[in-house]
Amino acid sequence: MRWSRYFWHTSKEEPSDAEAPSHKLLLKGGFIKQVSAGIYELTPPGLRVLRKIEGVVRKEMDRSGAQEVLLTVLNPAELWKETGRWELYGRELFTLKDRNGREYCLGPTQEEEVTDLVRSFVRSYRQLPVVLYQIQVKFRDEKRPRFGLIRGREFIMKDAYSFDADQFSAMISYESMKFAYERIFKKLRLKTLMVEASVGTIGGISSHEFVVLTDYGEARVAYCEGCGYAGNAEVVKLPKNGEEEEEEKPLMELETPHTDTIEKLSSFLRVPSRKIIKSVLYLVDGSKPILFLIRGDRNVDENKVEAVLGTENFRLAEDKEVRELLKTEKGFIGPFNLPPSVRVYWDNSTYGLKNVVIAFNRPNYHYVNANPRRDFSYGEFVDVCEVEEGDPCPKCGAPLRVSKGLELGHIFLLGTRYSEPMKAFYRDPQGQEKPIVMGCYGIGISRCMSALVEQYHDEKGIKWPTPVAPFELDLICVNTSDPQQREVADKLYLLAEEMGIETIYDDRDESPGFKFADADLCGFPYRLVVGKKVKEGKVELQDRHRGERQDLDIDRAVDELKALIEKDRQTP
RNA sequence: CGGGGUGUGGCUCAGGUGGCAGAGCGCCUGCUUCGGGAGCAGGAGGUCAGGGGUUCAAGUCCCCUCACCCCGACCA
Repeated sequence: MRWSRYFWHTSKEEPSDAEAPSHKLLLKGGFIKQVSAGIYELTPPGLRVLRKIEGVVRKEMDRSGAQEVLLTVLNPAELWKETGRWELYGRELFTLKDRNGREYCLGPTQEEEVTDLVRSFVRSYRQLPVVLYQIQVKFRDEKRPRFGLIRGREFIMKDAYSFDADQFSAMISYESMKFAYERIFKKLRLKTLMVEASVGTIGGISSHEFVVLTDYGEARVAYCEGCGYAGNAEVVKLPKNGEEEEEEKPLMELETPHTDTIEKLSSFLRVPSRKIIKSVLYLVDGSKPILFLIRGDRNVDENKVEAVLGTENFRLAEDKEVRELLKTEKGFIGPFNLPPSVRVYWDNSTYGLKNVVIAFNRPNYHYVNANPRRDFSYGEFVDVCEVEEGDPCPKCGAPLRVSKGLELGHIFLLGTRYSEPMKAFYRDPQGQEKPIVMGCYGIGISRCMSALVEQYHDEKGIKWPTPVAPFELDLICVNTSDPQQREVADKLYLLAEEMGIETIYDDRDESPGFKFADADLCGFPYRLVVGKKVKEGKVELQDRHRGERQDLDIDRAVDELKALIEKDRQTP
């Protein structure tokens, strides 16, 4: 491809609307163009990268036995009503009506559609298992789109769905998909972590996420450097500690004005926050009060709360509601003399504490040196504590590391969540009608593009790994008005193309610095510079990843380059 | 959803207290230049996000709307 005729336009200015490196560099490098919040167009080079990522994914999916389909973007509401998700999915669902008033959504994920497809053909266990996948545009009206392609409202996803006759068979499908994912990310050269993930309210059996560790992700990931355990923070179980060995001091009732936060209370009483029991009031379905007691230095993880309550329809009580329900003020809530309607849960972190500070629903007062059994009794224990760095690994007990992660892939053993309500049944060998056991498996293709830039860039620009680079080689003619350079560059270009090297030939009539800067920005793994040294029969090869340069004989340059690229395509 | 910020040429931005619409980059023309975002000269390019108001006069002051970016997801 000759750059002088290629629709690729980079910018010298830093894009003002971008924050994340990947967002900045993809915009500046002319790979994407924003249309609206969370909606981006891909330019020719941007699409080339995306297609390469798709190619890797497609190849591994096919190899795993999955079969590609193309479902529709526009989906009738009826299917979504069968599973109840028309309501459950909420405002994130893009919906519209046709001219006759029939309702549709733009697919955010397509369990309903694919289940409908399968149920219309599958009758017998003999037709199972089957795994279908597609690479398709998806729509989610995100509350807050951000960071370019990382969280978009329109994005490209690979979604796969497995259909098996029974649980055991479904687990085999699940495991084989897990291996396929590991191969995919390895081939994309993305350093991902496979973490245990939440099965959520859907009631699945198993779930794993593939995340890259980066500040520009929305997930919190805990991992153990000792034994290799890794989990999404919301699924990492935190156990009870042993009882503190401490002499029980006499209980006191102290006036504690203006201490409506743990921090204020801690400094007022000169007591560490871990010796305070915090009470957090939630309302389920907008009315049912649930009180969580947790150690003062820890926070409630609402994802864990969701698991405990079995619903996501809950929220913190407002100040006014605290007053009405508990006749006290925020900051002075405690487990004493509560109305019977209040359900109380003790987080594991509160177990075994001695001589704690705890409120008793009287504004501006706290108990000091309260002790379990003597002054209060525990109730039901749960784990709703947000995991923090240093918490014990659930497998080996070593201190955990916690990091922000970006979820690139998610695999999910669904069970019969969709097949049952949608009546996707088959006949087993005994002639019994049974629901198909399903799994679903996503990869954010466009998100991978951002993740690659996050992992491969420097101050100057992107450093695409060879398997996903828009072009493997950038052939630069330094001075296009020098006939000799021009002639050599033209020749090398044709030769490189001939040899099957994906080449962009920078034949633009621009200054050398301009072309070098673009080369760095756009991230080609290899660069061949045709400049002054042609007089000595040499051209210069530059490696973007290693930063190395070497002079090659003009006649042998493409051959040597070909060998390098060939090797680079293969590994690992 | 809540909070904050921004909106002026294609891009990045400047335009105290109201008084002729600006710069750099990019673009076009010409000449020069050619190994790290070149130089000189000339030129084109604007509904100052949109609407309403105050005023002799609004990019600037007031109100409303919209768009985009960022932060937080309410921790008692």
